[in-house]
Amino acid sequence: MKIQVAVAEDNPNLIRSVLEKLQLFDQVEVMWVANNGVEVIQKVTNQQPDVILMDINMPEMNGVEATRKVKDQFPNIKVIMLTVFDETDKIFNSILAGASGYLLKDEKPGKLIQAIEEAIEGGAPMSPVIAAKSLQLIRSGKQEPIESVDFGLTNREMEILEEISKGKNYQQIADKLFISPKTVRKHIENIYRKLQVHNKVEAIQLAMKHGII
Amino acid sequence: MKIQVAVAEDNPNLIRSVLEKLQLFDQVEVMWVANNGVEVIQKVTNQQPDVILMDINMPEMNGVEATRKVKDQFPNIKVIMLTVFDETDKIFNSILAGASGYLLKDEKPGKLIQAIEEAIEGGAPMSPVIAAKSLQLIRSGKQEPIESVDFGLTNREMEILEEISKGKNYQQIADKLFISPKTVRKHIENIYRKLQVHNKVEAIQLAMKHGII
DNA sequence: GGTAAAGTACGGCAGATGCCTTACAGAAAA
DNA sequence: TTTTCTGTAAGGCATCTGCCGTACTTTACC
Repeated sequence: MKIQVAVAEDNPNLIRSVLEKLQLFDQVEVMWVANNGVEVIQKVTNQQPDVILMDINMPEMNGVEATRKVKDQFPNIKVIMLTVFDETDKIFNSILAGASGYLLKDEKPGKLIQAIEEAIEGGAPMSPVIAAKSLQLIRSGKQEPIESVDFGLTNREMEILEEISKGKNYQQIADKLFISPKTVRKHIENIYRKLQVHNKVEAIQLAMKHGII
Repeated sequence: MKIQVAVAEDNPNLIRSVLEKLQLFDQVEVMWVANNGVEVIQKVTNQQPDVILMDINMPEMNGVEATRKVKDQFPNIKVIMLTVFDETDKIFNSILAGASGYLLKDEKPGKLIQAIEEAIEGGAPMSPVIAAKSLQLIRSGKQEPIESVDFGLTNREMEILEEISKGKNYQQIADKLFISPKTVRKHIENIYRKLQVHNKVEAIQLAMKHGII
């Protein structure tokens, strides 16, 4: 059984170029070709390919929107975005829309086939340039400006700060660490002094702000 | 000028395997080999390679920590993580640490060299399986799956919860809201009952977990 | 061998906190 | 109209907390 591929692209020359690349390999078969996003939705309703090679920029409905609608109706269809540009926001939107991969249009025929196969196997084929940008997205979107300040807390103090953040009282922390509650209090006194705070809530808020806990 | 590569890996067999793969190509040269993260830091201080192939799991200091320290001192050095596993959290931490790529250890020699070259060109070579996981990270990170639970807190109670989270005591909250500290205490009692907690720290931890504050 | 840091532990005290009860006014709902 | 909810306020009490001492042991570093 050949892999069923669909192509969505408005530029006739690029369609021809893609089709030529695909024809070099007999493990894939082109099911249909669409010239814009609206056409994609129409055709995919009748015939579901395994993979859609989707141009980002198309008239009527762009590739990102089309991807969203396709993945919404047929989550199993893999969508690989094709583009000449590597704009960060389009990459980001494509990923959110559910695209499985993202390739630049000048990939060699072998790469293209390889990407199609990887996508079917659950991988996410990406041109390295695109991959680099998606890593940037992760870095920027997640952990941003946490300013790690060293308050000079000892290991034991860190341990106790952890327990404080769980809402435990002196006695419970003492039981957990097999020490006297008096000792716990002394440690906490030292923590407060080092962090320059005066109660548990302030301590954990400051600790979280600086990523200590 | 050959590409200078360093290898960080604790398993002698895998070191040999990597070195053999690299020797098949004459555009790269192995500058040094380290057996753990601490050794990496020592050697990189004296000699800076273009690329480090870094094992995730190493004794003394793991690959993620080592990557963080290397990128901190020498941002231009590209780090490609090598691992047999594809654990999501390690991938995530590696990305945050500044890794440029992430490959599975069983990559073919050609792939390895290709990855090194792509990393130097600013790309982010990733095995498709890894790439798929990083896409998931982007998707999951952007729209937070915080489970909003309605605890039935009144407006006044919410207001007071906010103040609690700033580390204020009863008197300070009372002053801020122009009410008696006795009233504040009563509100807080009600908050505790609704949230089923028994102190300030537990209250704000639960509130933050559910995105109330 | 002295010093410093870290971890342990105790005592005291004033004030804060958690939890109980009662009470009343205004608003909203039944 | 009566009931319920919300917000306000107060008294009492056992416990917890924050802050001030002091003191011993171990480990690490000059």
